[in-house]
Amino acid sequence: MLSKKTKYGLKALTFIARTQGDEPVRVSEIAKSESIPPKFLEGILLTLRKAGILGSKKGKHGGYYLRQSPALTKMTDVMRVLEGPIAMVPCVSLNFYEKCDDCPDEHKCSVHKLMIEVRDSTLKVFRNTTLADLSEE
Amino acid sequence: MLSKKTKYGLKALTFIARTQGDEPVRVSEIAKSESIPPKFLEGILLTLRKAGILGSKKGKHGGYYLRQSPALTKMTDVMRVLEGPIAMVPCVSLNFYEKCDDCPDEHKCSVHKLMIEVRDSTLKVFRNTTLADLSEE
DNA sequence: ATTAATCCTATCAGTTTAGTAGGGATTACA
DNA sequence: TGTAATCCCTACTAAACTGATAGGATTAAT
Repeated sequence: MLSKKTKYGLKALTFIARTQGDEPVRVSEIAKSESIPPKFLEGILLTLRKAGILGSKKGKHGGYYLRQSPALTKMTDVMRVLEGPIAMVPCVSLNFYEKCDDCPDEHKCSVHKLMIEVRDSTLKVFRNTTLADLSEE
Repeated sequence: MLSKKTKYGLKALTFIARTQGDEPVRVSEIAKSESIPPKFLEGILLTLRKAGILGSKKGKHGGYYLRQSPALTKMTDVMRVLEGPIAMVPCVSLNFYEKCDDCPDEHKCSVHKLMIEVRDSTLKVFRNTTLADLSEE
């Protein structure tokens, strides 16, 4: 299941991409328009900023803005920040690899084989999708 | 993340497919060979039996066996029983559809569009994979 | 100064997950 | 007919995760 965090994060990014002008976009504005609990959203945008996907401006007239153009913001990056590993098991994760403790030999594991295929097919989607694609109306 | 339940379930099915002979396979045998907590596994095999994927024989010399040949046991079925919906959000689920409460119009939702693609690509993998594929050594 | 915004930490209730416990029912076989 | 082996079923629990809230610190424009 996709977490609310990720769902809200994607919606927020889409909103920012769509309404982006000279001024940064306020959390409260996004929250209201997308029906997201404001304080929860605050934390999500913070993570996106720390990950370098969003930039922010503090104080009055502050808010969030994209660091790169939507066409350059890949879903692989966004998803890894919000949802964590793309792979369904750590032993097939490219960026978060971990050995299973219950598997003597990874390459003989039936689950491993299947999950590599799932990972690759999901990865293909995320690699070929950018925030610009999401933001088309 | 793939749950332990699903992981153990897939391993158990693979084991049964590989060692299948005249006699049904005992839970304890699978548990030992695959390093799965026996009592936990018991429950998993029970769900697989209730879903019609496994059959069982009680009492001495009892155990579990496949209801269909491994080549006919599709991953779509197994995954839906063990892990639940294949889609990452209920609003794109084929078998477990549910409307989002925060989405006025599904077809304008950026997350929806992306998740349909992910669902389709994952589904393609699961539809093209059977237990026979997992069981090849 | 005042106001409006992000930033940061802590907290919390509810749910899910992984696993355990204990016995009931059924069957093979001596 | 008794006993051991096996599946069947329900209930329980600890730990982790999720979604969300609270409260204030910091920063910047006017």
